[in-house]
Amino acid sequence: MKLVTYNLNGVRARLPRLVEYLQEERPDAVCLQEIKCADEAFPIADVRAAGYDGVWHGQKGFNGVAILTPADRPPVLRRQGLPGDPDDTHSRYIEAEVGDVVLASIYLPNGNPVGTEKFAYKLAWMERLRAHAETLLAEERAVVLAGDWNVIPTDHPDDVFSARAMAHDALMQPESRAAFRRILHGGWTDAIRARYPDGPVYTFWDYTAGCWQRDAGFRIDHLLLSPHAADRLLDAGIDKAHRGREKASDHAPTWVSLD
DNA sequence: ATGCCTCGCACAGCGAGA
Repeated sequence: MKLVTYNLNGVRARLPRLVEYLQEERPDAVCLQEIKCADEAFPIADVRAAGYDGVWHGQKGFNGVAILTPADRPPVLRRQGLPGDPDDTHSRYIEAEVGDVVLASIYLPNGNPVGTEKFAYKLAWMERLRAHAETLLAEERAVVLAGDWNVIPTDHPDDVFSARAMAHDALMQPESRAAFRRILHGGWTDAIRARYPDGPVYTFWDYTAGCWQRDAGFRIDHLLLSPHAADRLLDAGIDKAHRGREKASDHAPTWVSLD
């Protein structure tokens, strides 16, 4: 089964790209981030016309996550929102059963600028995610944490076009990376890096400064696999060509294939 | 050091993204 994470940067602005992705790739599930619409504004009719169904957790103007699957196998909602802070108003987490897999769509806070409450929110959110990930591992099932993690794991050019250019970004800070590693070390497999131990595997290219044209990207969209899911890993990759299309998102769809 | 580009909101530029 092909499971995808795709930060759309606006589901309505990106609807033609989403529909053609569903129709061309026929994935078994797509985790969306940054749908940027209220629940009632989610274009579910267009998604259904493409043969898919879904669950979503929207927010007017910002954030927002969803999980789409073929209409004959709809996702079964398990959770909207991350536990640990009832006052958190951001729509950044949704979790559903997709076949025999527990699948989460994650939109981790960006955290810029460093040193502000936004960065503190990022780190606090990551600690909440770590705690929840631990409870998921305790189920001893195939679990996939898929999303825009907003963390560049290393300074290596395989992860980032220029560590120097990005050095002061929240995506690169030691605290962000430590929090990411703390989750990984609980027992998760970074599927893209497992499949491609060497070589650049960027998932994001900024709209500005010709970043796409000069391949100045970085790797922030990750699929973390529980041990049961990792045992079933067949392949993983990035549908990079979709980033080059007209009116594309700044992220490329990133995926795993599980037995 | 800043803007580059794009979104949503709302209908003019601005906050936010990364």
